[in-house]
Amino acid sequence: MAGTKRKATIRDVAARAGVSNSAVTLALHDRPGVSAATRERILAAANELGWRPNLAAATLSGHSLHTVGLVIARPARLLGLEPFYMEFISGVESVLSRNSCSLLLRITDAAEEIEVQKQWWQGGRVNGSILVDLKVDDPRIPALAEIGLPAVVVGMPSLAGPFTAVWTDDEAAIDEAVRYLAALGHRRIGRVGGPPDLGHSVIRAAAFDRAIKDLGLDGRTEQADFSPDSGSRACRNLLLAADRPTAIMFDNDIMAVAALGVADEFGLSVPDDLSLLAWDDSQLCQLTRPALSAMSHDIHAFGAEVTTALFDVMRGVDHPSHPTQRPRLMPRSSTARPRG
Amino acid sequence: MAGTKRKATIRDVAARAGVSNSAVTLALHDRPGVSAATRERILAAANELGWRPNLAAATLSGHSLHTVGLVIARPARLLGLEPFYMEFISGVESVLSRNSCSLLLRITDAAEEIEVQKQWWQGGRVNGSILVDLKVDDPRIPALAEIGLPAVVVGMPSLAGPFTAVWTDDEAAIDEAVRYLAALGHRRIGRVGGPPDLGHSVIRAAAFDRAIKDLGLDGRTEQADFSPDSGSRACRNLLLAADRPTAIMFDNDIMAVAALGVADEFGLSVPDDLSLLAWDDSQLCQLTRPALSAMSHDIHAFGAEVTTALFDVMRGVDHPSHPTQRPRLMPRSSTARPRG
DNA sequence: TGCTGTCCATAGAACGTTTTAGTAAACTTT
DNA sequence: AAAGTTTACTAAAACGTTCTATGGACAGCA
Repeated sequence: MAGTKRKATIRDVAARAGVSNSAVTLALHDRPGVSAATRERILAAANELGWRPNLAAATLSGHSLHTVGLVIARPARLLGLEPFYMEFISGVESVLSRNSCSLLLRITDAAEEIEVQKQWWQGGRVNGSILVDLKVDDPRIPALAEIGLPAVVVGMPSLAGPFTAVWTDDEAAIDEAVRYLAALGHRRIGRVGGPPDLGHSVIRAAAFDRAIKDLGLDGRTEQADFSPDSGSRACRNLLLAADRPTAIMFDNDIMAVAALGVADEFGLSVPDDLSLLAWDDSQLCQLTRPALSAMSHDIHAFGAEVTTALFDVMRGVDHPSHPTQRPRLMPRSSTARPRG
Repeated sequence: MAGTKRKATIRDVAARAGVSNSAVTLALHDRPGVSAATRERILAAANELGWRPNLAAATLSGHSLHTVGLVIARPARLLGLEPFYMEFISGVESVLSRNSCSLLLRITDAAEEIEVQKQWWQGGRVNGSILVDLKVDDPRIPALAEIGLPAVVVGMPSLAGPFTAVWTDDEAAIDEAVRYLAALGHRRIGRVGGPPDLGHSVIRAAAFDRAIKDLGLDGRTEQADFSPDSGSRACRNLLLAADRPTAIMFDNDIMAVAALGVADEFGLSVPDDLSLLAWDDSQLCQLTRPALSAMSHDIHAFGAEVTTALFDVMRGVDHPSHPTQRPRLMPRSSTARPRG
């Protein structure tokens, strides 16, 4: 089964077309130096032999763009549940496909990412990488900047060091969310945040505190890790407080879904007794009853935008850091004026 | 930023250690032919220079196993929502990591998969591939068998042609599910199936019909495409029938979640008026209220098993087709005796 | 002393491309 | 018609590994 037939090489094609292999290269890449007739003949020969250029050889010799790397460091169990990555990846792929580029993926511990990226880049396997889940003072930044890896960072420029950054304006979005809940009449607002070592958790937390202060509200943040269990726990903690919040916002959608169950436990009706506001609006939010209001952003488009930026970086074209479309409030049935 | 510093090569390492590059290769791969002292010296030199072997060069010359390919052809929108793939991929990765292998991923139309796989294999980019979402008379099978691609098929051997297949025993699982619902007292059982061109949809449909017939029940299947919308529609169709079913089983979990909403629409209480049984038991099933009973299987482990098989195939070791652990009933709160 | 075998190490070919430098012929220009 | 320019094409040198010979050194044995 495996590799029984020898694969055709450029020399086979050249022989069949009666030219040198240089001519084949020229014809293949549509470069001047071969007559139209010869080109025709070469392409026909390549087709008949089913020849595809060996990318390892091409990489070794030339400078082709063919692969982009992505390392995801989250617990396996969570990955399946969280729609974010798959949507992000599908956005990345939409741009890669257009450029006949492939995605090299690795799911592993955060500790290993630097080594993996080094092997990939220094081993010539990728032309660039997308860095996600930036931490505060992320060790990847200096390590990967030093080896000259072309990369784009998903996250605020303040986290990205010398790399180009593409980010969602979480600050503005958090601000909008808090103002919305305040406008509905909520005075005590809870927040269930993501892991505190993640850069955007820190940024969102700060933005939340600022908005709460600006509006003279009562705010409280509980930390969680994006998993439904941790989200439920955090939500319970908030609801157990003497003066429980009348609205809670979450750092992803899974935790908000889990919170619907917690509200049920506590005998609280959503949205009358408790408003819930999710983040990362996937279709999941529309499947629940009540449907979850969310801060919505187009993750697919985000992935595509990041990848477009990466192509510029890989080509050596200057591409300044820039924010993507900011998350927008998508009110559904889980937020309302507080009762009474 | 990009590629400013020349990367170290094996020759640099050899020079620094005062040996030939052959010696470096030997030392790197822990092969006999260099003394312990020299090996030490070589590895130290490699470390100091931060050298990583160039994989393109290694591929071109040697026979290293380094990359496995996976093409997913499903609409982007659905991919995010469906936990299956991400869990499957994380299982695949768990085995790949152990073998320092990476995953080359492409999300694209079904029509393009053959071309992508050909480019990957004949271009020397992958050592083998995992084929998923097998169709009846899938054109990929003959096309990829012909070029000698080492591959493992996720699906019944009847769909896999000459390839090694690893599959979940859907027939037995469907049978168990139907018997379970029958034992609870259900006589009219509905089923919402996946896309009819998918191989396992056909197999499950046949198994369902057989089980229904064996038990002398009344069964009806509606076709859907795994999306929540299509699942809801199919579910409504079933419920609109004169003699509506008292239990409905689904081909994935998303559609079952969506069905909870439909039951609500119809004013039916789950599980008293209507029992729902999901498939592909992700954590999602535990987040809903009521929690969804499901035919559960460990997708992560499944991905790992498929990948283990692929490694055998890539190494030329005979690996017979075999079923993986079959889905098991996980009763929760969405199934019960029918009322009355 | 010669012979055989083991161990350490190296030179050099091979892998399949792309690129560089170059040549021969055909076509301009003066 | 000589000199220059363009066009069509090729030979050979990279690229950075791994693999196959091969060779020397040293030990054990007759």
